[in-house]
Parts: sequence; structure tokens; C-alpha cells
Amino acid sequence: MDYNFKAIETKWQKQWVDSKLYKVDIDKNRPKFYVLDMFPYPSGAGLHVGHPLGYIASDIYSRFKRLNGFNVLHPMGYDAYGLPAEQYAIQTGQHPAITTEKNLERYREQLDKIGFCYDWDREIKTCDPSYYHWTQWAFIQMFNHYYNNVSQKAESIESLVEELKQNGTKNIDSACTEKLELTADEWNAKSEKEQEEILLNYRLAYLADTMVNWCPALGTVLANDEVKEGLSVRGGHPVEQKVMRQWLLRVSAYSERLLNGLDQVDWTDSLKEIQRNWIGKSEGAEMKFKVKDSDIEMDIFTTRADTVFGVTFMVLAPESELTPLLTKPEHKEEVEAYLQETKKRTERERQAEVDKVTGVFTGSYAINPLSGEEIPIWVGDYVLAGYGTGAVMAVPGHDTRDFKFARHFNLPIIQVVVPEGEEATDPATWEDSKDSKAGTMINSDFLNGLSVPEAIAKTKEYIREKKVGDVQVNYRLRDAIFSRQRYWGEPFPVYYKDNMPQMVSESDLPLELPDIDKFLPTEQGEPPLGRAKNWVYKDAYPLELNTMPGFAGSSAYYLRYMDPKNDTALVGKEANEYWQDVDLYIGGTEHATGHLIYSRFWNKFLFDTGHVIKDEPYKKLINQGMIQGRSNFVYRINGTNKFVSLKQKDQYETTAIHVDVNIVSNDVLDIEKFKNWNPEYKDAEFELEDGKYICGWAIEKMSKSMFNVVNPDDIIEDYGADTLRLYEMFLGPLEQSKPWNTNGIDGVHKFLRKTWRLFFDKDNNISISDEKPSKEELKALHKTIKKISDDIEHFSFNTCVSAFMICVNELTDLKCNKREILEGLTSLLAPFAPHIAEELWSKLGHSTSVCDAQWPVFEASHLVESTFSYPVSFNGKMRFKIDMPVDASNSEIEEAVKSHESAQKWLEGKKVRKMIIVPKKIINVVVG
RNA sequence: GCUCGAGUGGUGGAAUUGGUAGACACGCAAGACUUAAAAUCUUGUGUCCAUUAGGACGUGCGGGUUCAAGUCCCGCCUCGAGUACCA
Repeated sequence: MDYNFKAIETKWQKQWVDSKLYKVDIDKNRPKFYVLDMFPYPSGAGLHVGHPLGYIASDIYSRFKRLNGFNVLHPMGYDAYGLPAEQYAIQTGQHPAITTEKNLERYREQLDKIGFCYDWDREIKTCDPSYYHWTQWAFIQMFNHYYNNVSQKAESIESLVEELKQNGTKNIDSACTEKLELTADEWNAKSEKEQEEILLNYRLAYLADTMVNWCPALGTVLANDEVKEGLSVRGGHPVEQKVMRQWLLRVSAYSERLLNGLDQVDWTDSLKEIQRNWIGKSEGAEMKFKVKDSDIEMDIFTTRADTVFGVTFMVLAPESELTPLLTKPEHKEEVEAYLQETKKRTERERQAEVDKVTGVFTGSYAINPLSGEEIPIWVGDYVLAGYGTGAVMAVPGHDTRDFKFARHFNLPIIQVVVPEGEEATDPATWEDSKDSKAGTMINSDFLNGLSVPEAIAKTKEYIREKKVGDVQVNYRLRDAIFSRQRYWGEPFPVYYKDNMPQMVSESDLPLELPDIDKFLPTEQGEPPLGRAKNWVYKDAYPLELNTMPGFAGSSAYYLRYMDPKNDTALVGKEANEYWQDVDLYIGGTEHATGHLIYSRFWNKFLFDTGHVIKDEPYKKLINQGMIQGRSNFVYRINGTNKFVSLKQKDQYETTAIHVDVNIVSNDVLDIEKFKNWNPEYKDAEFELEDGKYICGWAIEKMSKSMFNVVNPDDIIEDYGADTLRLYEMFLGPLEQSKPWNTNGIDGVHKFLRKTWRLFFDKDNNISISDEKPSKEELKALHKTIKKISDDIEHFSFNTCVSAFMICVNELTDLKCNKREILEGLTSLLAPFAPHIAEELWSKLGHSTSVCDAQWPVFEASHLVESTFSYPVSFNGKMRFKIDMPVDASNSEIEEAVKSHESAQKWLEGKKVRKMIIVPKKIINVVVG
């Protein structure tokens, strides 16, 4: 019996738990290192082989850091609130808490088998009241703060109230829903309720009537990142726009800081780019256009202030407040009909029919503040109410959408920019607008002859001087809608008094989620919490019926891991000062515009209010790739029960049928298992090739319906956890998406067996020599120490596995069983294959865990060679090799090359023009 | 449309700063051991030409820079991801 992975893994997993090997505490004598995985939502399907990829990588890194003397925090928990459990509850009546608990146990069982070094004493569940206590607490803090644009941070609402009392809004520059103008006297004359209403305009957590993404199928509103292409991310149901009174978080207040913070963190460029695009900063000008025969002024935002002389019409969003005000009586009917029509179109239809030009004239005219010209005001649904001011100045000559609109409604087009290398032409002949930002201004009065950037600057200067506008920065980032009309989520710590929201006292937290009999909305259309009995505060005031969204619980969980049992604070000062922030965060890129924005916002808020010491929560972030499925097919001849092998399939009319990948090995079908797989195939016939049935394959999403789901438990059963860990790493670069393919797993399993055999003789007795290792043996080890140390730091785990294979192959060839070498190898291997390493370590005579061994120290002296084998190339093509002493001079090398036997053929009849010698790299002879 | 990333053998992939393209593994082929199978071991395996020796070609395509390009520059093609009437 050789390498018995089952016995070894069971034994050590038990031993680790019993000895609390992975428990961590604050230890001021050692430097800290915090490695975090994005915690999973425990779905009913359990883990498939793709889920642990990132967990294995972070586990390796954690163990590596521990071996290097760091005190490593590596926790795990569950994002336990969520839609699937609730939907299951609606269908079956089963309480989501029960389903969740069941799924969670299954996850734990699967995770335990892989041998992770989590400190389970720090486990977090977002649905646990002792955890969501602090989610509710943070919400209260946000309600009690506003964002001061001058100090660039959150400040208490009391200080704002004080300012309003003293000076009104005069000196206030803050993030708000709407810019208000009030004197102190006006403020002081308001009733308490009116004042509360005004304060909602400033609070960081606020209640407002707002256009929301309403998903009728799910019966709830969704945040922007939960909607893609007009469909809900979960379930793919249509989403419509609707005005509702909802809780929001003023995330937009932090736009600039969220953007700037990206420069301080070590994330991939692509992820930073996704966030930058999502925040969507654009610098431009806000300009006021007076409306003819009216006191109304239209505010518009533009990034192309230079083209203001090319404006030939204005367009309002259908939802704009100005639309009804600017509609003249004789156009009223037409405009109202248009508004009705646009309202009926769903967001999805609107997006699908991007090319369809629609709009209607209001009858009003605006006056161009620069040229004084009168320009018609239209309504069109290509202008969005939610961006900028909900109104645009249309420059059909230089904007594609404006151009289409102008052509469709026969509005004038003026050229004001001549692109580089072109002449001015008649716009009537154009097929498209000229959107280029490089060119020279014409038809633009005082801007004529300037370049576009010069003209933008000059226009901005001009409008400021004349007070017709100002330089303005716009962000695409919206405030996060924070209410969900669901049951399975955190209750808001909010009650209503006189219809105004009030915060539950902090001493009454956590406000626990009540039990209800049915998980559906009430007959009156209230959220499910409307069914809860006694859902009132202090026996008098109704509590909020909405619950918080999924991202609430995941926004500050990394802080809670630092101090998970603290019942007086989210995180205690001592714990926060020791653990500080996450040094390495590993998770999927799908959280780029959701969780990773919200939790950065949440953290910055807590930083502003002095509850945490770091402005950015995640120092380094790595996105592991997605593991796709690799499906297998069998080919049935149509109308028969006969299957033909891959090669022959084109000779017949066949249908490809998905076959369970677990009964296929290296694309060879196990025919007996296939017959038993489905009664339909019991009597199937086969046409083989070379005695085997070869299946076809395709890369598809890993899903039950494609029969391509591979369960880690099965792999562990057949090969062991160490093989699974190594194989997942060996598959390719961590960050790359790739299909799961079990084909190569034999290779890494063989490697582990080969490693085992270095330590044991034929009879499986340990056989270690205490002799001094040879030069070759030392070289093999130290080469590997260097390679592994460097590659782990670069998260290049696949090349680590290769390096181990090379090392073990070399040591096997050298028949090495020297203690010094094998001990070094064992500690190097420990982060990757902890079970076998632990077993070998104990067999080597150690009584402590290999986790606390020393990371081997690389000594360059073992790699020093006296000669180097130079590749010799002629005109860039490698022809032969020549051994030279490393200290050989260039002239010695030149002589040796010229007189070398193999060189004669290449030198014959040619002149050596040059010889390039790169020390310890290459020799290139230029001949001709 | 815009932004970002990637294209290397039959397959997964390696080549970290321009310096031997294809490490390591899978698969395949031949052989050893065995009654047989498994396991293990040995050898070969980019393509084409050549019995061999050897040679030509070769990192999506077309150019360029360089003694030297998978790697740098210019122009394209294909695939993937993100995002979108964002003014």
C-alpha cells in the first residue's frame, strides 16, 4: 500500500480541528496579514468544482504567509439572505431560515473536505441577529449624517440643523437630492414635520419618491446593478420604471472619493476600469437657456460647450418637470399623447428600439445665451430624466442622436466644427454627424478659428463671466435604492410617527425579523412584513415593512471578521487597529459594480465617522476566472437506438445528446454506466472506433441540464483533496476563465504518488538519509525554493505545480532521500497539498504542524555554475550550443565559436560582420 | 458604438526585464514487467520535406523597428468581458 490519501486526509482534518490549529488571535509580536474570500451565498445546489478555485488560491497564500511568520486572518462565512431561499419558501411554505440552515451545513461539509485553514470561530452569517445588529446600526448612522462637499466627508445632521437655524442654506454646499434655498427665518418658521421632510434631502440614508426599477415578476424594486439590459439579473424578468417612495443610500455623494480611491489600491486595471466607467465622471458645462416669453430657465448639461453656436433645437426628457410647464395649449393634446405612449414602453422595448426616433414639439422656444437666437423646444425619449438635468441642447451637426432627430423632423443642421483634414461642406449632403473632437471652429462668432479644446475652455470662461452657466462635473453613479419588498432580509430599524420615519433606539437593536405565516405580499399589496403580528414599535408606531437588499449584509462583513463576537461595536478599536484592512481579497469580477462599490462606500462612511481607521477596505484584489462546464455528447442515429462514435458521426444523420460527464473519462464513454444511466439506453447499440466510444464535447455553462456539473466531493473521493487542490491550480492562470476538464487530473495525482515514493521504500517504510546532500540535490531544491517563492507572490500557482513536478522528477532521477532536501520540499509543498505535507512532516519525525515550519531560505550559492551552455545563433537562428566558463572574456568566446566544428557550415564563404554576446544568455553571429 | 482583455501543438498551458518557442502535464504511439488487467517504468510525439544526416516553415493576419520579436510599434481580423440613446 503506498500513498493512502483517504486515511491521511481524514486523520489530519480531524487533528487540525481538535488542536484548533487555525484559530487566530491578535498577536502584537507578529505582523498581521488578512486574506479574505468573497463569502458565498449558500444555494441549494451545493458547491461545484468551480466554486473552490478562489478559495484554494487564498488558502495557499494564507498558509504561505503563515510559514513566513505572519499572523494570518483567514475567515469564512455566509451571505445568507437572498432571493432563492425566499422563492423556495413561497413555493413550499418552508421557512427560509430552515432552508438556509440546511444549505449552509451542506456547504460547510463540502468546504471541510478540501482542507482549508479557516478560523471557523470567526464564522459570520448575515441572517444572524448578532450580525445584522451592526447592519442596522450603520443604517442609523447614515440616516444621522449628511455629506459636506466642502470638508469632503460625512458630518452629523445636528451640525447641519444648527447651520440652517443660524444661516439657512446660504453657506451649505452638500450632497443633496435637490438644491434648496432657504433663509434662517424661513427654516425656523417651518413645522417640525416640514423640517424633517427637508432634512431627508440631505441625509445619507433617505426616503424619497424616486424612479425605481420595478420588477413585477419578483414583486420588488431592484438597484441599477441588479438590472441588465432591462431584465433582472436574478431570473431574467422584465423590469419597468415606476415612481415609488423608497429608502436610498446617497452613494453618489462619494463619487469623487470612490473614483480617486482607485488610485491607491492594488487591483487589476480592468476592474478599476469597470468601476471608473460605472462611476462615469464627465466634466462639462451647465448652461442656462431662457425660455421666450416666460420666467422659466432651462438648465442643460453638455461636455461640448464649444458647439453652442450649432444648437438648432432643445430636447426635454418626457419625465422632466419642465415638460408640462413648457407645453403651449395648442400642443397640449399632442404632447400628452406622446407622454402616454412613452410611459407604456418598457425599459426593454426602449432599449431594443434605439434606432426608432420619436418626439414632439412643445410650442415653446428657448433663447441661445450666446447667439441670442430662438430655438424650438422638443420632447424626446432619447433624453434621460436621470442623467444631467434631463434636458439637452441639440447640436445635430456634431452628435449622432441629435442628427437623427433633426433629419427625422426636418430640423436645421449647422456645421460648427471642421474636422482635421476636411473642408466645410453643406450638412444637407451628410450621411452622419461629425462627432470628432479634433478640428477647427466655424460659424461660431468669437470662437471661429479655435481648436475644439480651446473653444471648450473659452466658452466655459465666457458663460461664467456672463453668468449664464458654470463648469460642472457629472457622475453616472446613482444613489442606491435600498428598499426591497421582500421577507428574507434585514428589517429596517425604522418606525413611522406622523408618517415621518424615525430611527429605532440603538439600545433596542437588533430589531429581529418577525415570523410570518406566508411569505407573500398582503392582499393590500404591502410587503410580506405587513403580515407580521405586532410589528409596531413601543406598542404605538408602525415599523417599516420593507427589508434591506442583498448587498446590505455584505457591505461591512470584512470588518466584523476582525472582531466577530463584539456586542458593543461593529468592530472594537483594538481589533481594528491590529487587523486594519484586507491585504488580499479574492473573488469574482461579477461584483465589480455592486458589492465592491457599496462596501467601499460603506467603509468610507465609517471612516469619516471615526469607526474604522482605513479609508479603503481592500488593498489588493484578485478576480479568479470562472470555471465553465465541458459537456460531452453522444451521437444517436436518428430514429434508432444506435450510437456512433465521434469520428463516424458525419456518415449518418445523427442527433447530439448531452451525456453525464461523470460517466465519461478522457472523452471515452463508459458504455456499461451509460446503459444504466437512463432506462431509455438500456438496450442501446454502439458503433465504436478502435474499440472505444469517443464522445464529442463543447464548452458551456456548468449546469444540471447540460449534465456537465462536476462535484468536488466526487473528485475527492477518487483522488483526494490534495489532488483536487493541486489540479485546480494546475488548470491555468488563476484569473483566466477556463472550462473544467478532468482529463489531466491523473498527472497531478501521479505527481503526489511520486513525491510519496521519495520518502518510502518498496515496502512503504520511511527511508530517510541524514547524509549531506550532493550539489545536484541542493541545486534542485534551491531552484524550486526560488521559483515557488516568486510565483506565489505573483499568484502564478499553475507554474508552481509545474516547478514541483520538475523538482520531484529531478530528485527521483537522483534517487535522493536526504533529510535536508526532503524537509525543504515538504514545507514548500505544505500550502498547496497540506494533508500529504503534514503526514510526511510527521513521518520525518516532527511533533508540531508543518503549518508552523519555517519557509525554506533560498541560497543563491547553490545555483552558481562554473560553465554556461551558450546557445549560438546565426542571423537570429539557433544552431548549436557551446559550453563556456562563466568568466570567459568576449574574445575567448568569439574564438571558441569561430573555431567550433558546427560553426564552419554557417561561416563558409561568409563574412562575420558582428558577434553579439549577451553574458549568460545567448550568442548571435551576424554573417552575410 | 465605446472601454478593457485575449488569440501559441491533437488538448490545458509555459516562456516574469526583447535573447534557445512549445517547460510541465494530458492525450497518442511503441516497448519493458505481467497468464491478463491495473499500476509502474523506458522511448518518441509542432508541421512539412528527407531512409538517415539534416533542412525549410512555425506563436490570428499584413507591415515595421532590431544583431535578435510570442514579447515593442502601426494597420486589420476573430473571440471574450464590461457598458450604453450618459448629451
